[in-house]
Amino acid sequence: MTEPNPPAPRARRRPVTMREVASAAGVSVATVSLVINDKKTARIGEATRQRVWAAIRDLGYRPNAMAKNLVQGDSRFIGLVADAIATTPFAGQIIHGAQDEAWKHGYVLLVANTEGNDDAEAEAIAMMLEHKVRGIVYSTWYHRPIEVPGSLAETDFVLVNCFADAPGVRAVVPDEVSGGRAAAELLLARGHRRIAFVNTTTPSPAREGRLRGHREALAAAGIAFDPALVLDARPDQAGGYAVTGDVLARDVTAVCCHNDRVAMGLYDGLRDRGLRVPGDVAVVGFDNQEVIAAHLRPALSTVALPHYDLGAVGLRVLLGLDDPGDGRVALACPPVERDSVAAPSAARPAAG
Amino acid sequence: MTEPNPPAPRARRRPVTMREVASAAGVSVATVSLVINDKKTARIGEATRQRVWAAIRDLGYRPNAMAKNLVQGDSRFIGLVADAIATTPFAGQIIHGAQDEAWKHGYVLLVANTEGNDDAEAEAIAMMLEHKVRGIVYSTWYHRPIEVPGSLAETDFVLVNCFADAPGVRAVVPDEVSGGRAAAELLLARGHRRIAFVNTTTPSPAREGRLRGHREALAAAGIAFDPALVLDARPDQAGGYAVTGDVLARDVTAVCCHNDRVAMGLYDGLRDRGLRVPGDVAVVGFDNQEVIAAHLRPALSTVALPHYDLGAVGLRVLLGLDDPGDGRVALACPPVERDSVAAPSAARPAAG
DNA sequence: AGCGTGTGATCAAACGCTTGACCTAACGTG
DNA sequence: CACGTTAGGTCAAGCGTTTGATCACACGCT
Repeated sequence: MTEPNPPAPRARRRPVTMREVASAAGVSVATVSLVINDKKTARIGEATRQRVWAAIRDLGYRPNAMAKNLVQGDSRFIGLVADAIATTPFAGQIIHGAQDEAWKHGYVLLVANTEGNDDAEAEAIAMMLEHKVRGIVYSTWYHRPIEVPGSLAETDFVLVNCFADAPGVRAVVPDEVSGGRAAAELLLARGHRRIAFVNTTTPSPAREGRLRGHREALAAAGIAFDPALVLDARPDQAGGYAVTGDVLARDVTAVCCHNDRVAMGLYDGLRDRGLRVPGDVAVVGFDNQEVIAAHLRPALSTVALPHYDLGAVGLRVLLGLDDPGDGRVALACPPVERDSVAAPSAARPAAG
Repeated sequence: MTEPNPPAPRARRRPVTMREVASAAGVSVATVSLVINDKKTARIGEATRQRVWAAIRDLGYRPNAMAKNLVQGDSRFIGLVADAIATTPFAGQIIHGAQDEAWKHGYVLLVANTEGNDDAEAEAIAMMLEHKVRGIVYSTWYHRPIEVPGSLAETDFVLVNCFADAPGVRAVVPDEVSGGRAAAELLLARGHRRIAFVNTTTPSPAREGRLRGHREALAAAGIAFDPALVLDARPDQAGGYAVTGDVLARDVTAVCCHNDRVAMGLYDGLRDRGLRVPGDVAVVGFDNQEVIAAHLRPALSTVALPHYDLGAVGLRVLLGLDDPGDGRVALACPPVERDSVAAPSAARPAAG
C-alpha cells in the first residue's frame, strides 16, 4: 500500500555541535569554545586554532545561540510589540529603525503585532518574557496615551510613539508642537499670513500639539491668531474634500492640513472648484506618507513624522545609550519641502 | 556628593527559576516541570498541583524558553527575511500573515530586514541558523525571480513572493495571470470592449503574467486582442500621467493600469483633460494599495495582491501544512470593486 | 508474613555551551 | 638539579529544563 506522501517532512539533519567539531579537530570542546570566541585570556597555539577553524568550516558548524544564552544568563533578544504592523507603513518604519539599531548592538528583535487585541498583546509579552528578552519596546502606530500593560513591568521597557503618565515610564514620542510649528513655517517663509488650520476631530496629542505649534509660529511671525481659521475635519481624504468649501470661505491663501490624506482630499476639492495648488492656494500636509505626499500633483510639502528614529531612539533608550532623563524624549518632525507651496498670489482665490 | 545618575541601568532582577518555585512549593524541580506542562504520563496529586501553581503565581515565575528549547532539541523559532520592511505596506502584510500563522502554531517569528543588502542578508540568515530556527521564509516585496542565498540551504526554507528555478525549491507567489484576468473581467462585465492595457516598462512576472491574463479574459469574451492597445509606462504616478494622451488616442472606453499608482497618475491626466472617471473612462488598478485605491476620487476598482496570504501560506508550506507539490503555489489575486468602473458611455471621449 | 499493585513524587542524565581552576611539559635560572 | 615560569591545553561545574527510570509507601490479597 503506497500511502499518499504526507507533506514532505523535509530532511532536518541534526545540527553539528561543538563536541563534533572538537573531536574532528582533536581537541576538547573547551578549546573550541575558546577559539571561536577568541578569548584573550586563554592561550591557544596558532596551529590548534587553524585546525579548529578548519573543522568548523568542514563540518559547517553553527554555534547554538540558545545554549550560549543559557549559560551566559542573558539573551540577545529585545522584544518589540506593535499594535499594527501592516495597516500603515508607519509601524513598519518604527520596526525598521528599531531593527537596525538592535542589530548594530548585536541584538535580535522579537517582533509581535497585536492588532490592538489585548489577549494577543498579553501573549506576545509573555512570549518575550519567556525568552528572557533584554527589554521590550512597546509601540503604537499613532501617537497616543496608553495604559501600560501589567506584564510589561516584569522587564525593562520603553514606550514608543505613545506614553503613559505613570511615574518613571520612559517614552519616545514625536514632538507634535515643533511639527506644527514647522508646518506653519513652511508657509510663513513664503509670505503667507492668512493660513487655515484643518485640525482633526479626534482628540489626541497631534490635535493639541500641532495647533499649539501653529500658534507659536504665528506668534513668532507677529501674526494674530484667528480662531475662525481653525477648522475641524475627519482626518482622511473625505474629510479634506468636505472641508474645502469652509476653507475657501475663510479667504485664506494657504492651508495647514492635519495630515497628508486630508491634504489629498483638499486637492480634490480645490480642483473641483477650478483652483490650483499652489497657485491659488498653498497646501501643507503632515506625516510625509510617501505614497501620497511624494506623488500627488503637485507633490505635497509636508512635515515628516520621525518613525524610523522613534524606533531607533526607543531602542537606544532601552539599552541605556540615550538618556531620557527619566521622562519623555520628543523627536523633531522635520519639514519636507515639495511643490505645494508658493508665495501667495496678489488676487485672493474666489470663495466657494 | 550626589552623582549625576548614569543612564539608569534599570533594575534587572534575575528571573525566578524553576528551582526556586520547587523549593517554595516544597517539591522537586521535576515535579514543577510536570505540573507546568500538565504531563498526562505523570501522576501528581491535586494538592501538590495547587501548591506548585500557587508558588508559580507568588513568585511570578516565567519558564525559560531557551532552556526548554535546548533540552528539547528544537526551537519554536521561524525566521522571516524580508528585503524591505518599511518601503511599502506590502512587506508588512506578508510579515503580518506569516506572524499570525506562526503564532497560531506556537512559533515565534524572527524577523530580519535586509533592505536589499547582501551582507545584512547573510548575517540575518546566520543569526537565524544560530538560533536553530525550524525554517526560514524568504520574502521579497515585489514578485520576482531570485538567486537563493547559499546559507539558506542549511535549513528548511520557502520563498515567498519570489522564486528560483533551482529544482525542489518551494515558493509561494501571486497568480499574476489570474490577476490580469480578474482586472479585465472587472471591465468586461460592465460591457467594455475596447480596453487599453498600461503595462510596466520593467520586465517581471507581473508584466508578463498580467498581460497574459488580460488576453485570456479578452479571448474568453470573444474580443480580438489588439496589440496597439498595450502601452508601456513607468510604474508610478508620473508614468500614468504621462501615458494619458496615448491612452486617449487609442479611443478606448476603459484602462487596465499596471498598478494603483499608475492609475492615480492617469486620474490626474484625465482630469487635466476634463475627462471624468468612470463616466468618460473606466479605470482599474492593481495592487489594492489601500492608501491610494480606497481614497482616490472616485475610489479605485483594482485587483488585490494577496500579501497577507502569501505570508500565511508561506508559513504553512514551511510547516508542511500545505503541500506545494514540490513546486510553486500561486495565490489568486482577488478583484476589489469600487467606483472607477461604469458601463461605457455611448459617446466616445474626445481624444487628448 | 509475603506479595503485587497503584499512587505520588524524586533522581539524575542529558541538551550545547562557557569559564575559572587545574594540569603537564618544556624551558630558563641560580 | 630543584624550582619557578610560561605556553598550551583540558576538566568539570553549571546555566534552567525535560523525562525515562526509580523509589517509598500504603493498601488489599492470599
